Amino acid sequence: MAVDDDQLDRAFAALGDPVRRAMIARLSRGPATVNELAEPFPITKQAVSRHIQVLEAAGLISRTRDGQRRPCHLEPTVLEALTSWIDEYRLETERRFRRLDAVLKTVQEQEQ
Amino acid sequence: MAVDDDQLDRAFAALGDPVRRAMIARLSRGPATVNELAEPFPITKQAVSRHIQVLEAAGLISRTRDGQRRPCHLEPTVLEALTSWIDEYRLETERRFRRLDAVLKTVQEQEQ
DNA sequence: CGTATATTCAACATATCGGTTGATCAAGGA
DNA sequence: TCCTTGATCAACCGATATGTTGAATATACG
Repeated sequence: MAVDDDQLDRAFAALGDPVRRAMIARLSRGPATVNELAEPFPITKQAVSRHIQVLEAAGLISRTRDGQRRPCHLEPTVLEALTSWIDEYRLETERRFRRLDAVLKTVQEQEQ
Repeated sequence: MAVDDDQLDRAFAALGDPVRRAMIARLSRGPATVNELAEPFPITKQAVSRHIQVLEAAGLISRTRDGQRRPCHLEPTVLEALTSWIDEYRLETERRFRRLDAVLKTVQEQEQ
């Protein structure tokens, strides 16, 4: 809870990049370090490090310390806020469609 | 269905802008024209027109023709694909947390 | 201590984004 | 036909995003 508009901005924008979405997918199976997250991608570790900073600023992940490593952990709270935001408007739209269908059906019946 | 990776890119990125999210919120209550969508914002119609093009390219809205107007309609399909994507990883993470909690609980009990 | 490893910082190039203004196109109405 | 309205196109600008390379920092280990 307590996810403000700026955080929604950052979180949605963060997920609008395939590299970062792949990182989220990886982290859903457990924590991983920068090196581990970098492995599948043909980009430098520095670039991966910055992707991680973007995810962290968005509140999508958190980081701990383990010696010289800085493992990343996925934080489901903001993800939940995103689905809540989306569903609010998606469900309202679907309700509106159903009402419209009902109206059309009534009109058709009256025409017969 | 049939929402590919590029479309996820475009859809998430499209929602990473407060103006476009406000437009989605507005359209969940019914169709609206460019002028109607522009009304709440202190930006030019041209800028609004381009926001709409971004939403349309993302598959989040569609457009019809009504004389000289081009009303926008919210398309819930891609929104649903976004929540599906998010929930896949969010729920897996939450399951993992619950498993971890269970393990910790067992360890604590054994220590007593 | 000295070196290797994990990560980050800084500076830079390039591309995209979000806004502007001005011109253009398309449809309606006097 | 002429004028208005709704919307878009094109060119431009400043800010931000994403990548690079090279240097710096911090921890681990022999």
